[in-house]
Amino acid sequence: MLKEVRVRNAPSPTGFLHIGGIRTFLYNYLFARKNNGKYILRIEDTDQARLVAGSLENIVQSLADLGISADEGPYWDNGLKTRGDKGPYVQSERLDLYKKYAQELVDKKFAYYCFCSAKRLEELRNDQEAKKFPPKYDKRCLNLSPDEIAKKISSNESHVIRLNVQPDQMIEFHDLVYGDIKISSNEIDDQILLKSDGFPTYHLAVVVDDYLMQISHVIRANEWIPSTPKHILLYKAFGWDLPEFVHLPPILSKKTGKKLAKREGDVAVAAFLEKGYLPAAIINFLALLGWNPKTEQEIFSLTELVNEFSFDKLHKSGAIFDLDKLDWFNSVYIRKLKIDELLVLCLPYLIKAGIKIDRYPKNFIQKILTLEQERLKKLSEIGDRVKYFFQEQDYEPQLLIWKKTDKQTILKNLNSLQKFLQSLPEQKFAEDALEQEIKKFLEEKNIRTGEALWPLRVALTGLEASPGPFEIMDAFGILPDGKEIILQRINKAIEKLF
RNA sequence: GGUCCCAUCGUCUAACGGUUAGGACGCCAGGUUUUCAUCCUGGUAAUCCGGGUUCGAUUCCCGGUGGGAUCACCA
Repeated sequence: MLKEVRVRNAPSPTGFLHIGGIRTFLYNYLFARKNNGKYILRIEDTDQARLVAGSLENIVQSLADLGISADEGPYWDNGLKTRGDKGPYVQSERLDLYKKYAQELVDKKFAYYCFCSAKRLEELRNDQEAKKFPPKYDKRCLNLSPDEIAKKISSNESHVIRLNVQPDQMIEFHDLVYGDIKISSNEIDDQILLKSDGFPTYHLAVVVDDYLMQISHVIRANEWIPSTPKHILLYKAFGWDLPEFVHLPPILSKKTGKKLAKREGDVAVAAFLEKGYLPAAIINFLALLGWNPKTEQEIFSLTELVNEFSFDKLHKSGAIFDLDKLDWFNSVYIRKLKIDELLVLCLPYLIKAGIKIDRYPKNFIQKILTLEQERLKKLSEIGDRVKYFFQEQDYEPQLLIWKKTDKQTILKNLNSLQKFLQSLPEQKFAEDALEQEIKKFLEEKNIRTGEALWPLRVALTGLEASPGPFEIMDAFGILPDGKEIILQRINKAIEKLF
């Protein structure tokens, strides 16, 4: 019988959740869902010195924003909550467990007490590095007699517990992505398992917790491959069955070609969300970084990803994070939004841009968002894009001149347009009828469309690029003073040309 | 430096050992159009190198080169 699929992500609350890290969460989540398994979140806060206040909340909330929530462990629902019966899911609340298991290892001689000072360890390391040896602990404390150990402990001498690695063992394991990997135990240091402050190191904690939480697949970044043999040694020492190991290729920075790092600018998930990247776009983009369903489909919903996901379609090599492609995904997802969804999502950005949206009818706001929808790469651009609707923009008179048309023609055309629009009843403005009317008018007067419509559009927007003049006038037509605004702006343009 | 891992267009990636090496992003050109965007057409551009195995290697093997990861009382 197949074991139940139980996978976990185990972030450290040492900072915000970053964009590259998300993919590991995503793949764990997809795999769990695909196999009707459980997705667990565990907080690895064993490094007390590096804790950052608020980062636990940031991590769990960012995940929730992306639509990823844990079946067990911390999750976000109007605040930080926890569920599941294999807790605690925070390692600092599990200290007794680690101590117990570390002691078990000492009793079985798989681990030993070490009293060496930081100073001695540093000297040892410097010495080895000078000789070009890989730095490793020299097992000195392994030779301590039980009496000496008891004495040192009773006198409260600072100590750690180290893994006792036997030399010349070949440690082999099978990785679901990378295949068979073997590393000699000679490469492995007598890793510290329990620190002098009583906290476990990652290596002890991860093995104990994965065992107790019955994790079936350890899915993590491939930077952990060199540590996996240590973990295997621990599983063997405890007599526990091994989980499956799945290591994921890294996400690389376009700039450095190296692993995407936190210090490299705005890589926080929250920052991407703030810029107006849609969760679905981020997920879609990230999913395809290192994984491919082997079809030519590019756009996937989360459900589709769940259905398609499997480890055998995973890549082994790192993938560069390309913002251009994310932008493209984002624009695709923005274009798919229904107008009311777009409105809700854009609201904060409009407000931020100082636009008093409550002073305008809802259908006006909807209209202008529709006009800009296909032009948006990020929601955060919306304020800048639509500001000309709310405030007249200044521009160079030269901008009104279309191609090689002379100034007088433009002026003449604007004048006749203005007179014509002036003569139209306001009702025409409100019912999207301007395009037909104006085109008819231009035809009658034998005015070339470019020589009239370009300056008209510039007059209305003050911009080199924008939606078309009819669409813009249709939007203004919704406002009670729409006709007035239009005529005013044309007037301003005429003045500029004088 | 030791160890481990990896290698197809600039980027993300397809290709039972047999394809004109395909798609997507980007870029370029054309079409639609009053500009931009959208949309449509087309184009640009890749199997790291050298040996094997084979009738035939992008694909399998070996070596080189290149890149990455890791070697803490950090995870």
